Amino acid sequence: MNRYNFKLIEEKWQKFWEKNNSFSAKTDKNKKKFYCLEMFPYPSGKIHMGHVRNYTIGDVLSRYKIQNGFNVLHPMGWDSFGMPAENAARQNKLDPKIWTEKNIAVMKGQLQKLGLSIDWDREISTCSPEYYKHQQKFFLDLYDKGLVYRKENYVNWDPVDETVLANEQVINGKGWRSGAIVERKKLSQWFFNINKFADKLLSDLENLKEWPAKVKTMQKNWIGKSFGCELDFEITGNKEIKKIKCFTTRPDTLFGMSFLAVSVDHPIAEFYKKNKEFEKFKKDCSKTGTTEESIAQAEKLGFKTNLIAVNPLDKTIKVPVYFANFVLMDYGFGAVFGCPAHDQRDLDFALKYGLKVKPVVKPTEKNGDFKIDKIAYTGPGVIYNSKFLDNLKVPDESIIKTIEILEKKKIGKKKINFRLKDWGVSRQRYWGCPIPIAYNSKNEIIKVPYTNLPIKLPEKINLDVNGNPLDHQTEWKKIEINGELCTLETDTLDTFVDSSWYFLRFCSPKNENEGFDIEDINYWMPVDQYIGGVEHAILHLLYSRFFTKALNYKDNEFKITEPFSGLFTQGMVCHETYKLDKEWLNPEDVITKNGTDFFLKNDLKKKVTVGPSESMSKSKKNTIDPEKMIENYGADSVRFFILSDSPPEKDVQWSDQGMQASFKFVQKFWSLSHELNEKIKSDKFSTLKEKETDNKISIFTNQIINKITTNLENFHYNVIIANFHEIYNFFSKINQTDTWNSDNLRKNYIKILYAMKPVLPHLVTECLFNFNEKNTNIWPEINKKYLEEEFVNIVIQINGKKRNLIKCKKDIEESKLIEIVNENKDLKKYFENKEIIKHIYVKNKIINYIIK
RNA sequence: GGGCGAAUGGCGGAACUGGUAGACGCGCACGACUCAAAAUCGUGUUUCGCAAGAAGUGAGAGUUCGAUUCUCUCUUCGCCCA
Repeated sequence: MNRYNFKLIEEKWQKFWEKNNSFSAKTDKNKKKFYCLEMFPYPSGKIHMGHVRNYTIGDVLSRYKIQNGFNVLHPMGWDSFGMPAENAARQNKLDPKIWTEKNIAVMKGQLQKLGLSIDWDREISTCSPEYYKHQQKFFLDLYDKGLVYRKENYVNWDPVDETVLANEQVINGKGWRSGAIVERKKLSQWFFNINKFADKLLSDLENLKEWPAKVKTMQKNWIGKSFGCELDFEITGNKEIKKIKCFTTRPDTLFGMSFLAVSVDHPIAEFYKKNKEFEKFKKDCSKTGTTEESIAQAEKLGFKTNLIAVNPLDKTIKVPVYFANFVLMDYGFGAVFGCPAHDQRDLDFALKYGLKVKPVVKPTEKNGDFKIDKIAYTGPGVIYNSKFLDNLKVPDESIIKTIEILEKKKIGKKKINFRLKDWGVSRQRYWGCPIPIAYNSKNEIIKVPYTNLPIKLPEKINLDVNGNPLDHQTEWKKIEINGELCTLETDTLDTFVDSSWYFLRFCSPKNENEGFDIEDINYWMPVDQYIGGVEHAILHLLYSRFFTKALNYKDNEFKITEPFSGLFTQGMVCHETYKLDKEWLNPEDVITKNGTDFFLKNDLKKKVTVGPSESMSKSKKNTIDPEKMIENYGADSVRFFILSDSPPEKDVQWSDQGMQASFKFVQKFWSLSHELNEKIKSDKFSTLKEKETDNKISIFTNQIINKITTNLENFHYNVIIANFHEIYNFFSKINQTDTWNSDNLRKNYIKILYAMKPVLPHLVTECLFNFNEKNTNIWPEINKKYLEEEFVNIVIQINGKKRNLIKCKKDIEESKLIEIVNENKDLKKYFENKEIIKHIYVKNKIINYIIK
């Protein structure tokens, strides 16, 4: 048996591809382009199996497109700014830059060992000044377009670390690192006006035909367009407060109103700032985080004012005004009216403070009494108890009609509200892109001139300080602009900004003057296929869509409005978890004999508890190191396995047995190819005519290539692996006989090898090389003649049950088929003493007899 | 609580627009080779049944000559939002 030395051969072809610049992409308007992009990694230290899966999926697609004659752009880069570098640096007294660069070097080497078809000449890293100088320019451009602004906003504040926390860094109301109770604090922050495009971001989703519906729904919900109205409530109790403006999506429930709730940050709070009880209440409110979830879960609390609000539809209805912890200044106008009967939150509040609960919507089927107990009624029905609104159908006509009435009476106005908030991009961190803004002595905003860009991060600074390390860089902060001494902004940009345009940079990665060359963009963009984890379904993808639209805004040259025309979201890589005495164990330290009982490798007496399969994570120690797997089994085997067990969009379970099976496949496929090759070579004078066997080979070949092609087009990569097994099984049978024609076998087998190349590039390229095939970038043509079968199996059903299978010529006439059925001995017994009522014949598929 | 999706052998999963359910792999069983084991190869493997046969795609209904596929109700699980 000729053994396949994957180490030698994989290295050989990887070097070959590198030397020949096999994957370098050039703008060429005469060629059809294909831009294949996988989400670039954060350089955390080593690649993980999730990367392997992501990049293998993309690589298979890229190689398939290359073989189909496309001019393929398949680049790779590093999302290299961010917290982990800063934390690691602080812990180990390192420079984040050095830490990051070291990780990039390691991970690049690992990716290269996977044999990816990447154009490494286009490699970019977001933490390099060559990259972020363009980002600073974009920031200023967006500022000029009016899409960037500065305002005071509430943030999650960690009082111990003196730093701002992102929502996901707040765990159970406490800072993830310090454990201190997080407070809400007002800070001046930079914002991107993403709301300006809210409607466009929503409506353009419809044009994204090749996006998963799931992701589009998630974005739609996130943008949260709601249709409602704003209305003014007259206020009595304080001469200086005449009106409070509210936003509501349920104006039809106005007659059920029993209180008015305003945010503690509402302008009317001014009148209460000397009230100690109110100040205490406000402080309590600030202890709730800023996330919608934490607000929803918190107990509904209110502070009663002396104010009275008048219902604009019925001036006899007068209700108290409360400050409430569940009303946010960000939403609507920071004021809502409470209708307890039809809103759970309002009901909880009303029950707590003994407020009236008056139902105004009843389910259609209910007559007479309808009571609200502890659960608000939010379903459909009709309006009642509401004078002139009575009998309107909820929700179809009630909301629209009420708004019409309110508009006529000049009490309210129709209004569209979005849940989407403007994107706060300020981060009080060191390891990020500096914001190119300075402040003069009057604290006015001064743009840093282009000639001063990039504003580079200071290097080798002390990170072990409270708050933002950049604040402590007194020298660095000084900048002279137009002869005036200014102070630099010390906030850096959210790393989501870095990844909101990197796909543009890949089109012109070496352009020093501009972020990209418009010619390149017009050729390469949009990304034809973007591939990555579903965890980025909302933020990253929405921000990238926003950024693209922002560049397009007020710009005649930049014509792209959507960055990714195709999106594929792959599932996670999971593994069983192992525990011994509450300690997580590495899969490597665990051993099993029967697959059900697991023991500690070093001490076989100790039984290990097996937990459910979960996404691989360091904390649960259920990770498998890709590098070791490549070392042991080779890149092709690892690629083969990572695609084999589950559809790419679903989670996949890592299994050692599966990995070994993939390795075996590669080995045995190699020997089979080798043997066939030897036989073909020795039989070069064969003059045998094409016989049935040869015809069988041609039929199989064309059919399987047809299947592989469709499966590739539809991302059914796991089925392709099954197709590969079929190929092996078929040809290993062929290999057992010698009755075929060598030329025909060779012709077909080579076609199949080409079709297998995207998945197993090293193995197949070597096989093709041995078959003396030098042009390895073609996709086999399918001979349609062989797709159409001469014979078909027709299912014979009786009363819908399968009773027999008859093989006959394709397109057989109905009468002839009936004749065959009538003569069939096995079927006779079913027809004896029965009357045939009718039969249904579906050509080449089925005939169903209905008998009595 | 709301939205979306899923449910197929012991396991992962196939099945084109309603037309042979279980492709392919793992595991398991038996056999060959071997002193033996591993590796390898061969055969079998939805369930019940000796068999003929019957049942069978989460549960229940419906449409249909025919439903894993379409409709409704329910259960469980997953994801997102709250």
